[in-house]
Amino acid sequence: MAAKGGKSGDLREACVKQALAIIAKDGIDALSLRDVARRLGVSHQAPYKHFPSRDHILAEVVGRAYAGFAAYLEKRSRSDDPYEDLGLLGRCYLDYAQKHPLHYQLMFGTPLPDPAEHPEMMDKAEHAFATLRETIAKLPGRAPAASVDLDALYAWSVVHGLASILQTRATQQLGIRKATIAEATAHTLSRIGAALGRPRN
Amino acid sequence: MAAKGGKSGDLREACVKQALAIIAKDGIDALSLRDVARRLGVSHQAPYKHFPSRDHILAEVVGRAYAGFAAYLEKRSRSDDPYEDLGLLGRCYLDYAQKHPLHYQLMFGTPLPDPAEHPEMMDKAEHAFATLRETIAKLPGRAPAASVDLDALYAWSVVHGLASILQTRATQQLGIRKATIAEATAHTLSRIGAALGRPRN
DNA sequence: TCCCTAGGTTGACACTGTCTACCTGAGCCG
DNA sequence: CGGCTCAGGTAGACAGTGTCAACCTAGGGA
Repeated sequence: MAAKGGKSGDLREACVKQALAIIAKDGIDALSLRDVARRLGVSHQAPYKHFPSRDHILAEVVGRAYAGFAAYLEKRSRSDDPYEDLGLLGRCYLDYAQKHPLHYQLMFGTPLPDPAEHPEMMDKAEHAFATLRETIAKLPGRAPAASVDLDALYAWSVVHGLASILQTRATQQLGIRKATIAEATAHTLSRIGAALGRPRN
Repeated sequence: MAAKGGKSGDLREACVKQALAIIAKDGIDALSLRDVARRLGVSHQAPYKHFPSRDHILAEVVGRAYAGFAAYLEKRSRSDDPYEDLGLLGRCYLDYAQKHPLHYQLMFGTPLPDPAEHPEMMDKAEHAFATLRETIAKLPGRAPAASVDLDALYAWSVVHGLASILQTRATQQLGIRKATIAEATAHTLSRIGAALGRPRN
């Protein structure tokens, strides 16, 4: 008995969607394949026909988050000015994290399924860093590759750090005003530019 | 029957230590109070005499990580020069994350026990940010408090982002050389200084 | 038409967190 | 001194989970 209204591919897809819904509502810890099955009206073992283990379905969910993130970054605005281009990338990165907190958290949260056992999960995982690298390589004075890597690491640290921090309750608990939070993205991106030698107007 | 060789406080302490050992070895997901009890040679219910739930023992472990982190930062070297002072703080922060990856991950990993239900877990959670704030407030030209908060958020984003990234396998997968990683801390701290207007020698 | 396989169902098992009842020893009070 | 209370344990039960194993059915291909 296939899931309501379709072929087996539909059950697989329905499992992924349901897993995401459960995680969205109650967190990764609450993900239970039996719950998934129950919600889809199939036997508790049916999801295992498509995913050998709980980790596999989680890896699928995470892998899709990476892919969605990569696609989002690809669609960003661009500029011929390298500093502005970098700013637009940073902006896009943080926008994604803000608009899709769950997906962002899925990508960088712990514990994830072991990448060695789920290589396809990582297909698009490197995209953000690679994009940062390329964008930074275009900045003036970036000759050695190691220097590009160092600044790409720096930039990634900043945006990843801010994205992560903004997703926690920490900012509320630290007594940081909402107006300050609202300015944080622009301010932080400005600081990246300053750090990387953007000319002052 | 108290745990091997002592009063009940000893079982409580032993539970915390064992929980940390289990987490260190197999990750937070592997933490099981029955496993803790088994390893300590007590009945499976005994840990519940000291911790009402699994979340409570986890909150204790995390709270101790925060306290240890705060103590570590308090012991850092300091300087009269505000930029150098900031650099020393950043250095200390990243050193801690490097020397105590498990503890760092415990503090910032998801999902944590609900802070609202475990307020004592957060006793020292704000320390790092508060310290960053104070240190940045000493930099020249930091009059408005909101400006201090913005730059403290920026600096925190950088160090937290880098600490997090360096703890994942991501850097290996991204083809970043070890030599580059080794330089990342110094380079990133230098970039923070540049971003925050450190005079050039 | 027959066989194989994909994709389901069902039941079992071991493990977990938590609830409940019970026990013992120590300390305190009358 | 004896009785009571409580802290801190033991043991058993229950519900839920992930996973293993056996079985079934329908569709497709030879």
